[in-house]
Amino acid sequence: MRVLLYEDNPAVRDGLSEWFGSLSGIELAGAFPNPLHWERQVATTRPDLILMDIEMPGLDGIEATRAIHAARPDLNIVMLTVFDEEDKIFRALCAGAVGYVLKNTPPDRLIQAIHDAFAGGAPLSPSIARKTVRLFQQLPVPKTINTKHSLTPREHETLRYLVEGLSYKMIADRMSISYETVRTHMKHIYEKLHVVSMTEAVAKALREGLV
Amino acid sequence: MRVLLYEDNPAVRDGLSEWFGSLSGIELAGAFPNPLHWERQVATTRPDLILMDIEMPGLDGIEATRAIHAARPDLNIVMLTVFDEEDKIFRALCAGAVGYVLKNTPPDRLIQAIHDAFAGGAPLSPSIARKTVRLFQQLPVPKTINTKHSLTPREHETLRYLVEGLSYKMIADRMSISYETVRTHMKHIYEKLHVVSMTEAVAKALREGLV
DNA sequence: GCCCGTATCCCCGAATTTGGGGATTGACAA
DNA sequence: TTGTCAATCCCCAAATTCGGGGATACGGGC
Repeated sequence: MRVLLYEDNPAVRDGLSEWFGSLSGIELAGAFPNPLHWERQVATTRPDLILMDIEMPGLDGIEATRAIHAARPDLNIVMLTVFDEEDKIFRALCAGAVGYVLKNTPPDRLIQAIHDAFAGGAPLSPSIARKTVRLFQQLPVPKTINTKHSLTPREHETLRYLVEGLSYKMIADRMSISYETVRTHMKHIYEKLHVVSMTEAVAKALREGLV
Repeated sequence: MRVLLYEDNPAVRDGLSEWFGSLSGIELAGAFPNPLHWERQVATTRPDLILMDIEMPGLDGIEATRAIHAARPDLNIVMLTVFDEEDKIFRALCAGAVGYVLKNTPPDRLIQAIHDAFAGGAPLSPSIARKTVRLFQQLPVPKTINTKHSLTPREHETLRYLVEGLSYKMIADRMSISYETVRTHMKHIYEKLHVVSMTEAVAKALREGLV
């Protein structure tokens, strides 16, 4: 398995390089201080997996991850960093990283993480995993049953079109019903959602995952 | 460490019960076919951790998790199930589960998972972990900088109030400017966001994390 | 049989939004 | 100094939304 390493600290980079050299099964395909020229470097080193630091001079590891993931979604990217902050974790995973490992991870765990990532897992340091899960709990809650508001199928459909930005008239067209019926549905939606305007309805729908 | 088990299949329940009995460090505090009376059961068994099946007659494991987590946020709940579906994973984690382990997990891994959960980690089976990370990538992308649309501070403020469901007039009040100025801001917002109605603007703002 | 919920349609009048103009001020940069 | 840009305000006319009525039809449940 070929690993490409981006890490600005020469000491860390050399340490990991040397250490990978002594391993069987993992081959260091390349090591660079920043991912500015990732395009060429990925092409020439042909890695199976990328270990990416976050703070590097030149190009931010998260932005680089976003770019690389967009171009090569098959490539596994694992963040290797000292930052244990929700914000960075969140952005890194959104950007396309499949794993997030802290630099204080013991060597054997790091190897495990690399193998995990390659095998289709998602290596996360324990504290990262817990924070990741916590993030979910803060998200707009997609309730199992939204019987709280219990929109009827047609009302639900109306709301979906509303969120798309359609006007009553356009929704009527799309649903092949009259403008007045759309109005009726909307009135009921407003009652059930406890809102009084389209904007409130859209905001509530999106935030509570009603659509 | 005291573990409370909810599992409707008697064979699985008995198997796990027996197996836990032979372990040191983990004590089975109780095992029930469904969490209908979780309140009393939690009070009497005083568990440190709950293993929760998903599909049980009587009360859905995810809904039970939501209720228990709301009442006892300190209690670690780990889903133990056969379902490897994004939808269930997502809902379970949002409901407050700290871990999600598949039933085909080897025994030693399951013990590891229980210890992980207790130690503040988040035990996720590899395929679950990957799906969890994937879920992030589908989320509304909180871009580092949203200079793409480059709303001015006042425009941005206007948009925030709009998302709150306020009308032009109310926004004018809130911002201590005239109705006409709100209109001007809105016109600019519409141009920059390429939308033509309040609903579209709200949807775009929420989905792209502009607010 | 009667009631209730869902879905469909209608009217009026008032409030709100939208598109298209134009104008002034102050700040900041070329 | 000139020009651009953000921020403020104004008018008109058309389109759209909203509140509060009312109406018919169909199906299921008690």
